[in-house]
Amino acid sequence: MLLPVEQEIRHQVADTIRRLYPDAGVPEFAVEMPPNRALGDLAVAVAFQLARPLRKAPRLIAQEIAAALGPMPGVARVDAAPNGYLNCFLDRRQFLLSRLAPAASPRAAGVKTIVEHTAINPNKAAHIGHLRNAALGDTLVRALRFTGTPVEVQNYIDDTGVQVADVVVGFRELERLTLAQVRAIADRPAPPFDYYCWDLYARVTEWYEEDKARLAVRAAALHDIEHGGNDTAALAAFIADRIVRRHLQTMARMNVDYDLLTWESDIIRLHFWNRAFEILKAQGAVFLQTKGRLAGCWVMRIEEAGGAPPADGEAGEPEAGGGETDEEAREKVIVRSNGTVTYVGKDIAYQFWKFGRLGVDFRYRTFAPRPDGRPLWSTTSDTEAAAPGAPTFGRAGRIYNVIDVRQSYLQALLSQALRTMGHAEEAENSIHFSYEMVALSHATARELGYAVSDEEGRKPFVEVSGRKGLGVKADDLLNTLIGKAAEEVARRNPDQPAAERDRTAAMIGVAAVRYFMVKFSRGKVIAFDIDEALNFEGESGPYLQYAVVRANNIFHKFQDREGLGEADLLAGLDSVPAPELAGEDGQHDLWALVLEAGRLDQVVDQVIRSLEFSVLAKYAFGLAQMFNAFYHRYPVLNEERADVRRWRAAGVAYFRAQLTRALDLMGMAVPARM
RNA sequence: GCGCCCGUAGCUCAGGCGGAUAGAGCAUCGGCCUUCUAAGCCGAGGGUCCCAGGUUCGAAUCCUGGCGGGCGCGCCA
Repeated sequence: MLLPVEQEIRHQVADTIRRLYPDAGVPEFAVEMPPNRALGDLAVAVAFQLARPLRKAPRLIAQEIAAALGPMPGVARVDAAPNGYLNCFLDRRQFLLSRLAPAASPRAAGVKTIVEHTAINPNKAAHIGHLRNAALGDTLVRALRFTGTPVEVQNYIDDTGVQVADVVVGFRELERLTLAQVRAIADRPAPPFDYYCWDLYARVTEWYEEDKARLAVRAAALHDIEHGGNDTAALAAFIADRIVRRHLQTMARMNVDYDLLTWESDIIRLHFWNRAFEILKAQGAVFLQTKGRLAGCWVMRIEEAGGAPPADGEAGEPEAGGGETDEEAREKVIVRSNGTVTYVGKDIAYQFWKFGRLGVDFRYRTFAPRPDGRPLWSTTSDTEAAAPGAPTFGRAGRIYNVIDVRQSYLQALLSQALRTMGHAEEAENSIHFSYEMVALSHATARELGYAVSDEEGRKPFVEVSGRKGLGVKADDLLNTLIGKAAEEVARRNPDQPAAERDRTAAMIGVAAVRYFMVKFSRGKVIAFDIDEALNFEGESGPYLQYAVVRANNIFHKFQDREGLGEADLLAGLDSVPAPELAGEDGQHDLWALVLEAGRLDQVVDQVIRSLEFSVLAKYAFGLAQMFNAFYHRYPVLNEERADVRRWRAAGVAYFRAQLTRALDLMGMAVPARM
């Protein structure tokens, strides 16, 4: 772990500057890593910043600080480099030995944190866009837990929206099926129900396009679903339940899991909105507009610039009688003139609940067993269905909503509502974790048989559309990758039993997807290309797994050939000389590997601060690369010098533990063989 | 129109809270499997870091203004 020693250096250097140059003041300075280990392990460039106020050469300042610095625990020495850097060299033996000791205490717990992610409309199969959401969300959860933060993972289910209504319409109007008949379809093993609905949903979209008057059917269905207690609502509830179960299966394959499902229908039936509405009115956050275009609506003023929509279409004359005014343009409708609440309103109520600021709560039932055997809880509005023993949900101090960038405007409104209510702190801790969408590369769209229009052809990628049925289903992608992995495993390990081969292939396929989804910065559109995703060489999930498998193998062979366990190899190391680790031969490769492995906690901190998981992905990849190079160059098992051999084993043991942790943070498991 | 994001090697992308020779993967070319798994390693070629100003001892990184691309801005969700 680098963080403690980094802090130490920062403080000591600052103190020294204060002592040596009391009038200069201590500038903000960074503790960075020199480009290679021969130069040092941590570096401070503060001498450059002090050069001007002190009217002295950076080199001289660095020398003075280096000379005046007292001893620091964990730091062997500090050099002043000719160019003015202060280069710190760590105590290598102590560093590795202390890292190899079993980890003591997890770091201090932070505030309770809710992460909401996935939130797929429960009307069709999950696609690659949803995989990006889940992979990012789940990695955030794992990273937060790594730092000791208590996290509650929620998956929001919009079971009363138009998308579910559309599939209901499809079953009733296009297929003329009853609930019992739909149930029979859902019970059939193939095609999976979510696949069936995927196609049906696309057909319904076409059906509307043939005759726009048919949209009235959807409106009626939506109305029935929202009110409940009728056949339409029963069918919708059935569809949503079964599709959610399919989504959970898909996500379980991806090593993604949840603590709580929150259903929009429960928010409605428990009248969360009424409560939120009272609060908003009491605080004056919303008001009834009495004139103009929005007369009869309850609206919220929009603070930030940029929310204002353009004057509508052909209405070119801004000040024309009774037309749009700037004032109206900065109002967001929360309750429509017909008295129904908008999506934003429902979301505000939900967000209030997450912070424990609503004053009402859900009831809870168990939904399904989780992969680890504990129950997955679900909200319910049904007193009968409520189960005893539910943990406390909600009441968080910080909330991450993992939703793509297209939701930025609405997410900003949520924060604003909280701020208007006087909950500045909650607004601050209401974090929209936004990321760009996943589209398809032109090549992949073509491969999937989609005719790309001229207009789309000019764009750099092809947008996924559930409505048109255009996209790559998550399970299809997983199946393809796992199938390819199985072929590779079979070729490399022909003697492996089929069951083991398939388990291994599943781990590899999943790692390939998860790494792929996390390796890009979140602000970048992923133009998904199937050939690129199928490449297991180079910067890929399987490459990372392979590095750990090789490291593991060294220890398996130590055990097989010499009966030495890892503990035997590491015992009593403190009395073994370590010339190689010390770099006495001028090589620093073993130490470089150990130090890089030690950066994981620093990387996780940075990842949480920036919500940039590509940093974790690239770190893990770089660490694996470093190990692979080391592996080729330095034998461990076959090293003849006993002391050198043991320290190499120690370094590899530490590397393996750290990379395994890094992979776990990204939801990637490591197979025994591959 | 306004707001946010993106622009780095042929392609896909890191680096972006300023700092040591601008990196990786893919692709191309050339090496390495009687020694811990070749899903690997080593090497070569390949760059006006979109453009122009500015701040700074120092700019791919920060600021301003352009250019190009994406997304958002509804009594949809």
